[in-house]
Amino acid sequence: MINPLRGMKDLIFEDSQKFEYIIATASKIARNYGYSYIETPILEETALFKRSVGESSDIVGKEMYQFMDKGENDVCMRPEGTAGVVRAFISNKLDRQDANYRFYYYGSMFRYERPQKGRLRSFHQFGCESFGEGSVYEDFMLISMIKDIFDALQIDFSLNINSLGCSDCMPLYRTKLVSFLENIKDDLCEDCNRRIATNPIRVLDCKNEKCQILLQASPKLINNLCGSCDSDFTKLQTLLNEACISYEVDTNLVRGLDYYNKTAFEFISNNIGSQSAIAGGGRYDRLVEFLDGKSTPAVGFALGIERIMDLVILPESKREGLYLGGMNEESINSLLQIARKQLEVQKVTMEYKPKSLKAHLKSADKAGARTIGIIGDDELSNGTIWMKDLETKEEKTININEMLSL
RNA sequence: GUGGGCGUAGUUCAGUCGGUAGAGCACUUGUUUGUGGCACAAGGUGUCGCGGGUUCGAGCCCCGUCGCCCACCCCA
Repeated sequence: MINPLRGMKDLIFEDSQKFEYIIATASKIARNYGYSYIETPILEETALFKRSVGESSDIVGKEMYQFMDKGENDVCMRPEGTAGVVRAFISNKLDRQDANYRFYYYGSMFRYERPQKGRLRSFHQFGCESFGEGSVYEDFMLISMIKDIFDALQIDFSLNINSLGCSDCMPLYRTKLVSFLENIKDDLCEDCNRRIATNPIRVLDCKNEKCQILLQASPKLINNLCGSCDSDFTKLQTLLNEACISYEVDTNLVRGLDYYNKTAFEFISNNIGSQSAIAGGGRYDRLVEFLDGKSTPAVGFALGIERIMDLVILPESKREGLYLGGMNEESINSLLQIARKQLEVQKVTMEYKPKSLKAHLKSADKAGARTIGIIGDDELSNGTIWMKDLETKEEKTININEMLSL
């Protein structure tokens, strides 16, 4: 027997229903916010992710499904969605237009990780990317959208925000931080020491308790922001307060991908185990330029669908559609005609095997049908069909020709 | 990559001191003439994950292996 690969799952029955429900809900809200659907290839040049996600990240460093294709191209299954959308934005030369573009997407992402609860090798994200709008109002609207999505899905969350600064203030802060870290490096863990050289900002969210105690005295990014970053961050908090969206400032919140600047945020749930981030995102004003496009400000986020599936409760499904069955072989032809006609307006479940009325009622009930239509011996000779509403229990007998000519 | 836990029916699991397997749920079909959900009855040959070992005898003990889960890490 061939099983799915490690960390890969089939979405079926209740899971696939949840998936569709989440995508439908999120898509509708995204469209209301002015986003249009974009679909980009799952396979991209490896260089795309190395340059966008960043070589220092674990994602690029050790988690990519990377291989040479038959044309000797170095390719990679996308580990996240933003890079592909940004690439598409540039490939379609939208960076040359002085306009705003907003896209939403969803689909499979691939990371070669050790699977656990809320972490799969093949998983799904829903995301939005907004290009050309540098105002912090857009950051706020994005957060507002995510809140709307979780509210619509009736999911509890807490929100953490931070500012990562920009190309003016971040390098200065980084220098300050590195010199602080150099002084205490002997007491920091191995990982932290490695990161001082590769990505010092990441030292801040080290999970090691000893490190965290030492880091309490570290210079804080939000105290070292330049004028514009500082006022934007203050503005964002004001907007959130006014909208009654509760949040916490987490000065150690560092997005794992290298391309973020300024606003960074993370939506957390406490009810799904240790992989608690259900949405995350922020501003990435320099990424378009990194990927050879014309400098364009951008903000975006992604939701982890599987993690949300662990939280969402499906709305109760109601009886719907029509069940058709015959009590004799001769009635099947008429039933097929009725089925094809009715399929234009509703779901139809057709049973080909003649069965007793009782057996048909049972099957219709199990199929979740709202109405049942049966042709027995009497109906066959009269050219009629017996119909019953399984909820109201109303019954009637209808002429088949009339039904077909409607 | 590092830990820990667990692999028995479609599924959730039970299986005592080692004596070659059981329950609930689900599924199918019935319960006599054309009225569903309930109830009752019937329907199981499952490589007990796989391979070795100990033993007269292994689902149970030992070793190996594979897989799954959870946690670290990382991230959505």
